[in-house]
Amino acid sequence: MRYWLMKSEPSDCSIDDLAALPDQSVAWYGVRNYQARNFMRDQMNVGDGVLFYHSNCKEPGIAGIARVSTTAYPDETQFEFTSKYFDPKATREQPRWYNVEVQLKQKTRLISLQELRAHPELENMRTLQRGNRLSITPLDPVEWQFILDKLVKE
DNA sequence: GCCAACGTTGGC
DNA sequence: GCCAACGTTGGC
Repeated sequence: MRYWLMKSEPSDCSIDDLAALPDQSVAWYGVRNYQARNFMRDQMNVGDGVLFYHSNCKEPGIAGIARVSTTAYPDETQFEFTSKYFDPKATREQPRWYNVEVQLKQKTRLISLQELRAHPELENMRTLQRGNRLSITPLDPVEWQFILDKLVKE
């Protein structure tokens, strides 16, 4: 059992978009960064905890709690000519990109980036580090617990 | 394998 | 829209 923070641009898929989907779950397609891909492909398991984070928007921050609901399988968009995620170097035999699916557990109040930064307990969170751009980062279980116990419930 | 050029991310 | 920080690409 691991814990993750996963960024989504609300203009692309917001927490409310996720909530409106069948089973409230979504394929996390479009990841084109090897480190993030490896996290999904090699380390994620069904049931892992996910913080659903709104990025590149007016109010960046945690918007909900989710779970990993499938293990990784080839990202379909890499094969689609018309997709902006199309990858000419990927083949069905040798896919390059993978995605898991993520299912909403609970929408939360918006826990802003600014608020996250205010807690010394979270100072080592990868997402809070300077220059960090990874869309998927592992979360320390202690950080996960702190956020759930201390911040989600406020 | 180096590294300059270019592209992307994402807070502000 | 700016721009710092990173990641990727490709010539050499």
